[in-house]
Amino acid sequence: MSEALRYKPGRIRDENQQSILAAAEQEFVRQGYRGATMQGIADRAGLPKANVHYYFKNKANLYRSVLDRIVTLWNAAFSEISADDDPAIALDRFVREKVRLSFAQPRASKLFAMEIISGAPHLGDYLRDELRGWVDARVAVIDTWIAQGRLTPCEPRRLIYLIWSATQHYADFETQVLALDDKIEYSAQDVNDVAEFLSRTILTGCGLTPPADRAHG
Amino acid sequence: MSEALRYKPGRIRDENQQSILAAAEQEFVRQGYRGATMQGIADRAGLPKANVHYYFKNKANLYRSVLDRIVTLWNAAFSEISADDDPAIALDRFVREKVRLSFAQPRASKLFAMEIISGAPHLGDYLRDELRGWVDARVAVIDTWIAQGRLTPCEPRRLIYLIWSATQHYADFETQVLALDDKIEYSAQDVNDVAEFLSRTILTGCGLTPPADRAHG
DNA sequence: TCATTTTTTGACCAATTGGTCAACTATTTG
DNA sequence: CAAATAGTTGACCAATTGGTCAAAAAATGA
Repeated sequence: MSEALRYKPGRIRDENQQSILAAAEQEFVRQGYRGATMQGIADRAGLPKANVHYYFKNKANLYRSVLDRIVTLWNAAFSEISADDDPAIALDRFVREKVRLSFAQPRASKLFAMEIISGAPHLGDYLRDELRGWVDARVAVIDTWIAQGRLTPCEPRRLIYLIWSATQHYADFETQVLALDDKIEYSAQDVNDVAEFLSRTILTGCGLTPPADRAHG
Repeated sequence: MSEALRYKPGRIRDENQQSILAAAEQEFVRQGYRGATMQGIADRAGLPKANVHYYFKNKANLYRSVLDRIVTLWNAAFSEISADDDPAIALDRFVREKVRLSFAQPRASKLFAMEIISGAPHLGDYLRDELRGWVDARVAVIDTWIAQGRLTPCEPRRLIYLIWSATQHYADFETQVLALDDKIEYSAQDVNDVAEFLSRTILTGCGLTPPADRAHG
C-alpha cells in the first residue's frame, strides 16, 4: 500500500487484493454481509470467482479484511488531543477531520454503520477493546477542560456521539440527503459548508466561541 | 391494531400478520434484506414457512409491508409545526419527539437506516415524494423565523439533519453506544438525559435559549 | 534456459434459498 | 348441522450460493 508498483514479487498480489477489497466493500454495503455474493464481488473486481477465493480464503475472511481496512483508515484520520489544547481549536479540528473523512470515504462509513446496526457481529471486540480506549482518552481530556473552567459542563460522551452522528450522517444517509436536497452528488462546496455549519453550531452549543472561519484542507 | 381482539373474522389474520411483521423486522435488521430468510422469519414468528407466504405473497412484499409500517410510525410521531410557534418551544419539542421515537422504536429506526445506507432501493419514491415535502414544509417555517429575526440565520436543512442524526444515533448505533458506555441496555434515565443534552446543545447552538428543564413524557 | 513458485480458470458439488402446491384442519355462516 | 371459507402444513422444486479442485498458464529466480 505504501510501496512502488513496478516489477516486483507480490505486485500482482497487491493489485488484485486491492481491487477485490474495493469491490467487496461496495457489494457488502449494497447487499449486506449475507446478501453480497462472492460471484458479485468477483464480477465487480473483473476476476473469476475462484480467484477471489485464492486471495481471501472465504467470505468471512474477506469481510474481516474489509473491516480491518476501515478501522485502519479511522485510526489514521484523527489528530491526537491533549488537555493543553484550546478546547475550541481542538473540537473544531475534530469536527472538521470527521467531516473530511465522511465525505472522502463514504462507503467505509456506510459499511461500518451497517455492521454496528446489525449488532456488530464481527466488530464487538473492536468496540470493547480498541474504540472504548479511544473514547475514554478523549472523555478524560474534555473532563479536564471542564474541571479547569475552560468548557461549560456537559457530558463528554454525549458530545462525542453528537459530533460522530452529525458528521457521518452525510456519508451514511447520503442517498437521503441528496434526494431531499434534490442533488445528484455532493460538491466541494458542500464539504466546507457542512464543516462550517456543524463546527459553529456544536461549538456554540457547548458554550465555546468557534475559531474564525478559514479555508481548511 | 386499534381494535378489540375477541372473536371476529380477521382476528387470526391480524394476529399472525402482526407477529410475522415483528419477526421480519428483526430478521431484516440483523441479516439485511437478502440475508434474512423466510424460514428464519417463520421460525421467529412460530409459524411454518408456507404460512408466511400465505399472508405475504413473497419476500419483497413482506419487506415492503415492514417498511410501510415504519413510515406510518414516523408520520404519527411528530407534531405539526407552524411559523406562529415559538422557535425554542417548537425545536425543543421536535428534538424530544425524535428522541422518544428512537428509544421507543429502535428496530424501526435501524431498518430504515439500513435501507437508506444500502441506497434506498425500496424507498427512493418515498424520499422524493413524501419525505421531501415533510422537510420542505419545516424548512419554510424555519426560514420564516429567521426572516422575522426570531432565529439566528442558519441553513434550516442542515439543522433538521443535525437533529435527525444526533437523535437516531442512540437507536441505530445502540450496540456501539452501549459497548462504549459499558452498559447492557438503556435506562429510562438515559432517555431523559439524552433529550435534555441534545435539546440544550442544539438550541444553544442555534442561538436560542432552551425552555426550562421539565419532565416530559 | 529451465525448474520452481505464483496465479488463473472452468468445472463441479453440497447446502441453502424463495417459492409452490395439494391435502388437511379449523372456523364461520346460512 | 352442513356448506363454504379461511388457515395450516409437509413435501417438493429450480435456482443460487459458498466453496473446492486439478490442470493450465504466467511469472520468477538461478
